[in-house]
Amino acid sequence: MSPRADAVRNRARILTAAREAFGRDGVDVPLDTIAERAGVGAGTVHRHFPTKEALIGAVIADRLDQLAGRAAELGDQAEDFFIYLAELVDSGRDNLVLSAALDGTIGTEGAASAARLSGAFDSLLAAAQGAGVVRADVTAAEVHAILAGVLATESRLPPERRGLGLEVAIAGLRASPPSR
Amino acid sequence: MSPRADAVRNRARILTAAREAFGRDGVDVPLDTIAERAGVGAGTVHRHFPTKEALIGAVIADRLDQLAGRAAELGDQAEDFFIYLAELVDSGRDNLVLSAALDGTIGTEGAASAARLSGAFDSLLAAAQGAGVVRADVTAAEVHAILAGVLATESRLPPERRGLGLEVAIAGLRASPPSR
Amino acid sequence: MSPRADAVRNRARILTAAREAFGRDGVDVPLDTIAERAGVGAGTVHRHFPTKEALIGAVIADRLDQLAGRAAELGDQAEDFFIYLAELVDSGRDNLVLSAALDGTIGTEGAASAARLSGAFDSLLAAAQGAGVVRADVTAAEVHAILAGVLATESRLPPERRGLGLEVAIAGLRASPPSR
Amino acid sequence: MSPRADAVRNRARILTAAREAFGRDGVDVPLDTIAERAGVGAGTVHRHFPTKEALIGAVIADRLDQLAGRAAELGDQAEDFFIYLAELVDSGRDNLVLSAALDGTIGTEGAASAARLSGAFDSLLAAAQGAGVVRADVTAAEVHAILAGVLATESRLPPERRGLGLEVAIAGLRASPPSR
DNA sequence: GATGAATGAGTGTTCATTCAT
DNA sequence: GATGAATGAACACTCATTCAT
Repeated sequence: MSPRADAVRNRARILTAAREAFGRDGVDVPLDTIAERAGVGAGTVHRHFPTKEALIGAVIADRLDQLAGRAAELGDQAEDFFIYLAELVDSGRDNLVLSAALDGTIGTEGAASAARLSGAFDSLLAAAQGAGVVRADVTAAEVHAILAGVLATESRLPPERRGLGLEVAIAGLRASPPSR
Repeated sequence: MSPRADAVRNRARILTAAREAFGRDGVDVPLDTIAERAGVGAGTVHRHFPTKEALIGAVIADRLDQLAGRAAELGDQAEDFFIYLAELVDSGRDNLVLSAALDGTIGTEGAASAARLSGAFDSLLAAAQGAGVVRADVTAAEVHAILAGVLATESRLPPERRGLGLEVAIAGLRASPPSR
Repeated sequence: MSPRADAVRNRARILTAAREAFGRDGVDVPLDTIAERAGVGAGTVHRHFPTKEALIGAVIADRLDQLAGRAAELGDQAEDFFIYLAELVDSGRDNLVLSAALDGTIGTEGAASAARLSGAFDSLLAAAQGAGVVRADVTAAEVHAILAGVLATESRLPPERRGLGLEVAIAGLRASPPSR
Repeated sequence: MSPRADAVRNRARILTAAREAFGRDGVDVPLDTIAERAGVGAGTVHRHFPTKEALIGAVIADRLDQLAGRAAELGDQAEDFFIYLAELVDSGRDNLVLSAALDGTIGTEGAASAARLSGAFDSLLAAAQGAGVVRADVTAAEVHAILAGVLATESRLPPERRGLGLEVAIAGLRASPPSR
């Protein structure tokens, strides 16, 4: 029981190092690099995450949980959906992994987290659609796909234009006015 | 002059194989796989493209040229811009490379092609903005970024929803009506 | 601290295998061959010596250190210089690397060892020249070059004539008698 | 019969290019480089010299023939032997191949040339030994080995000290004066 | 005969994973 | 549990040699 403290700590350090490394350089960074940055041996990484894919999945799951938590905090006001999108994109600086999280590229480990996020997200979307501010014909999965695209766009914009991708997507998602 | 026939044929076969392989599985596919699919030896790939990067660049340049050619065929009607976007996205099935083409990740070999595309694209965008159908504040480079995002979105949509990403982007890019 | 045992052992085994292989067949032997002869995997060789050049450098440095050590043991008698030359040539059985060591073809790893040898060698030469038994106009660097030549000669002599090259060189290096 | 002119010319061009390339950079230069410098295709090189080893052998044989010719021109004066050694070393600028020529590393193609050189060389040496200016106990083969060493030495000396290796070797080869 | 494209085995090096300590 | 050395299958790339034209 006592030596567990180190293990927990190491797991967290590895996750942090992995989040940074994957975010900055993509998933092709060697595990050795992550191990080094986490201050642990290469074997320790594998004890916690038997496979590289498992580590990637864990990083994603971790992030999804955060996002799900944030979604739950938001109310059900019509505009909350857009606020959430903004936060999601904002937090998506390390989009290389997060965008992967938003399609099916999630290891088994992340299944639960994905489901959690899904539930929270569904509510926000439903509220916005109910209020008539978002196109009624898009599903949560489709918004995910659009979000992945927004992240890709944002990563290609110069810093001073950050937000343009989201802006366009939001404008495109808003329900058309009755006259059309 | 005559033995060139084989060389030309092989070059084309390699490019085709590379386009497919890169498109399907990303640029991490081994060159050996591409060589095999093209029905040539590994060395032949290197004779035509001394570096893997060169091969990637060539695949991209090839595609950019096609797109530039198509852009030139289009007139300067206001809506032509959207038609072109649609074609671009349509042709972007192998988005993994094309999306790379739309930011700066182009080898020197592709420089000319990129310039060609740029010119054609600029004209279409200018016409559409002149006609007041596209937001006046976006530049061609920014539309490129948005396009990359659309491709990312499209690749994550189920077949029956193909086009939704583009639809949203176009809606978002249209100039807001005066009353707003 | 404890697992180092294997590492130390492997490093030594690799160095030994490399010394033999390089000595016998020149530096063009594949690293795989060396790995195999050392009884280790290919990756292990690279862990200890990140580059082939580094391995070559280490083999050379190793040998230079031995030689420098031996030089230090010798006194400053006039004839000690010749004794040392003899030992050097004797130990130069694997001349392919040692001869490379005697000109500038040494990686950075060997710099310290080369300096060590140089110092020891300079002393011996100076003593011999001071005693008037060696031509006063040759520098240590030049003797190195001559030595490289002797090694080349020796490697081409049949076993029963071993030593002839050194003999000729020593005779040629001796200070001419006053009457001439 | 008429197209033979090109063939002869190509053979010569290849030999020249090979001599230069091997001399400058050692025998590891790619054949393609030699073909290019000779202004011929890679296949042409192989038509004339079925194997890389054959080309190396031919370059050596070529040089040996020159040397044999020069030896024949010299008379049988006692000092002619030393003059010849000097010329040999002088012409040995591209010592990388020539030194290989002086031991057994000669392909079958060079056998005849080696024999030719041997005869000429034997005479010069015999004359010098007969006149008592060269140690009587060294054979022609041994002088060859010594010569290889001298070439190795010379290649390691700075330009302004060129000749020192030969000087030392000659001094070492001279018959000791009776009193000793 | 000449050309130069094609071949394919081989090289140095990287890296996820395993395992002795 | 942690460590980091060992493993070995890949990979991109080179080059002597073959062969269609």
